[in-house]
Formats: sequence, structure tokens, C-alpha cells
Amino acid sequence: MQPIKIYKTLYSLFGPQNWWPVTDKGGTKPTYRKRKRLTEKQKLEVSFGSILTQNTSWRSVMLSIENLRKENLLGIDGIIKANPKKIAKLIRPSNYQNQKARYLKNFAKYVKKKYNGKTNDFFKKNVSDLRKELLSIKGIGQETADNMILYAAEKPSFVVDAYTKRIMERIYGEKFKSYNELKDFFVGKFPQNVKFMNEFHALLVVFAQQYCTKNNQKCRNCPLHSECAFHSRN
DNA sequence: TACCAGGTCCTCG
DNA sequence: CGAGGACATGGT
Repeated sequence: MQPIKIYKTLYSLFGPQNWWPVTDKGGTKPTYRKRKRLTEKQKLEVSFGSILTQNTSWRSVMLSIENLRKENLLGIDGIIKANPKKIAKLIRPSNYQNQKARYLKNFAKYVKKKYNGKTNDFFKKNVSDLRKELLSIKGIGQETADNMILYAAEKPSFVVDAYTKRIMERIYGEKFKSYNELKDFFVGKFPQNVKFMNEFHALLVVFAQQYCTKNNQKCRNCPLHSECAFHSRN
């Protein structure tokens, strides 16, 4: 089964996901809504969320984001000035709070230093350069970098996460040793446009959570059941 | 109770 | 390089 067919099947089942959830003007929490274009503030919120959601459920991350907003800390300058312990306390719900407080500061300091705090200028760069710069920041690994490129900078990039790995290894019946090996597998197999890549990744997440679970207890009603190598073997 | 959740860094071989 | 440990909360 081609990746494009996986996409079509999941899309017809779940519909558009409209990622990444962000807070609208005057709102108090991130929501999934259709939006034409992100404001600079929203791009920053997506960036922070990308870091906070590392190995953590989105539900917990929302609490952290709400906490940060209450203290007016969803901005470059705010994070730079804030005491690390204060940040850690606010983002505690999303786990690894001390580490992630550092990561947020690293990101903010980088944008401040290299782009005078203008997140928009940073995200205007071409994908290749942007990715390199993101990866140079301690706390931003490959997945977080791709995530920011796709959902904050709104440029084409394929995000590989634990869900993607699990799904693909089951469907295709082969192991992918590294992040890049899995990413390379998809090269040339689907359109390289933002909308498609945005929805594809989001759909894979929803699919993994609802059907392709770790304990494979939900295989029974799986929409990709018949074309899954894992299922065929069992 | 244990296990998992939209990873990354560091160290060691 | 790639494996293995640290990080260290909240939900089920």
C-alpha cells in the first residue's frame, strides 16, 4: 500500500484535522480551528508547544500553555527575562519541566540574538537553513525542528514521530532504524506541499491513538486492517 | 500498580 | 554511528 493511499483512507475516515491548535485572539486555550494564517504570536505559541509536547501528551501541554499565558510568558522577551524556576513551575504539567524551561530559554535567546526577537524573520528563511539553525539550538531535535517548520513556519517538512514509526513498521513489516531512514522512505511518495504534510502527520497521530495503539488491542476495527503486514502475519 | 504520552541530550563503545 | 540512561508529571 502506498503512503498516499494511507492518507486517503485516514482522511476519508477522520476528515481534516486543522493542526496546529493555537489560541485565538481573546481566547484562553489552544483550539483546532481553520485559520488562514498564523500571527507571529501564534507561531511562537506553536514553537513553545512543539518543545513542551516532547514525549508528552498534548492535553498536559495545554495546561502549561495556559499557565504561561496567564503570566504573560508566551513571548520571546518574557521567557528570556523569567526565572527558570518560575517557568519550570508553570510548565510542570508537561513533564521534564526543568529541562524544557531551559529549552524554551535557548530558543528564545537564539531568536533574540540572531533575529532581534523577530520570530517571523526567523521563520522566513528557506527550509534547509531554517532546519539547520533550529537543530543548533539545544533542546530542538529532528522531530521538533520538522514540527516547527511545518506547523509554525508553515513550510513543507515531514514530521516523523513515535506514532509514524509504529504505524509504518506495522503496515510495511520492516524496521526503520533511524529518524532519517524513515523520513527518506517517504521521499517522492507524496506531494511536498504544506497542506498535505500538515494533514498527513496529524492524521497519523489520530490514527495511532485510536487504532494503531502500542498494545495492538484495537486492530479489530482498523481501517487499514486488510493491508497491514502485521495483521497478515497474525 | 505499572505503563505510556505527538523526544532530546549525554556518555560510552 | 547506535544503544542506553536521565529527565521526572499526569492520566488511565
